Amino acid sequence: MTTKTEFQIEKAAPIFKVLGDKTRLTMMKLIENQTCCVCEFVEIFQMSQPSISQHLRKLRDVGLIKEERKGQWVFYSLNHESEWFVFMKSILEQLPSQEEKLIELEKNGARITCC
Amino acid sequence: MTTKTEFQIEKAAPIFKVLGDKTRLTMMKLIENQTCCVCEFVEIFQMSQPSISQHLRKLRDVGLIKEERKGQWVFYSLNHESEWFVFMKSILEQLPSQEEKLIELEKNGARITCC
DNA sequence: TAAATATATAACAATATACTTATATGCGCA
DNA sequence: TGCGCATATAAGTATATTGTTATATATTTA
Repeated sequence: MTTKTEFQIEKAAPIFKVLGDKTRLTMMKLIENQTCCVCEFVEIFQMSQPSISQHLRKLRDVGLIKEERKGQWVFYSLNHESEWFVFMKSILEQLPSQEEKLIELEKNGARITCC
Repeated sequence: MTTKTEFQIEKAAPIFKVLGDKTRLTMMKLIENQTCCVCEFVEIFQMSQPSISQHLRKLRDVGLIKEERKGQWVFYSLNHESEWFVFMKSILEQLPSQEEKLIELEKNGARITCC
C-alpha cells in the first residue's frame, strides 16, 4: 500500500484554475521561498493595486497562500498548512526563478519602501 | 547538475487553465490508461455532443491529448509526445480513478455502440 | 448515390473573469 | 484626533468562457 496523496477532482480543478493565470502563477513562484508584500507585486507587475489584491485574494481563497500583516503592510507567503503545499512545491520547482524581478526592484530602490 | 524539466510560466499557465475545469480534468483521468471516443464522453457527462467536442478541442489545442479516427468514431488519448506528458501523468496519479464511470457505461450497454 | 450515424463548427446567450476607478478600512504617527 | 500611506472592497465595463441549438462535414452502409 502506497502513501500516495489523492485529491478529489472537484477540489483539484479550482486549484488548477487559479494557477491558470500568468500573473498568479508568477506570484506563486515569487513567494516560493520568501514573502512579498502587495506594493512589491504592484511594482513588479505594473498593475493597479486593486488588481493585485484581487489576484492575491483568489490564491488565498483556495488556501494556497496566507497573509500576515506587519504594520501598514501585508505580506503574502505560501501556506504550508495547505493540503496542496507539497504538490504546489513540486510544480514551482519546475518553473524558472523569478528572482530577477525582485533584484530589479531593489535596483530601483522600490523594495526599500516597505522591506 | 540535475535534469529537472523547466517550463516557462507563459506556457505553463494555459496548461493549468485548461485543467482548471472539472469536466476536462475528469476527461484527462479517464484517458489516463485508455482511449475514449466522443460518444462515450457524451454519455458519461450527460452533456451535449458539441459541448464535449469543445472541451476536447481545448485539451487538444494545448497538445495534451491527441485524436485518432477509427471509422465513424474519433478516439482521444493522452498525447505521449507532449512536453507536458510526464508532468501530466504525475498529476493524474494523484487523482482518484474514474473507472466506475466507464463500468457504469458498460452496464448500460452504452459502451458497446462504438467500442 | 442517399440515408444514417458520429463528430466538428458556427452562432448565440448566460455567466464568469479581469481589469478599471472610486471608496472604505486599517495602521502609524504628528 | 486627524492625516498619510497601504491594502481591501465595491461598482462598472470589456472580454472570455461555457453552455445551448442549428448546421456542416465525414464515414459507413443500404
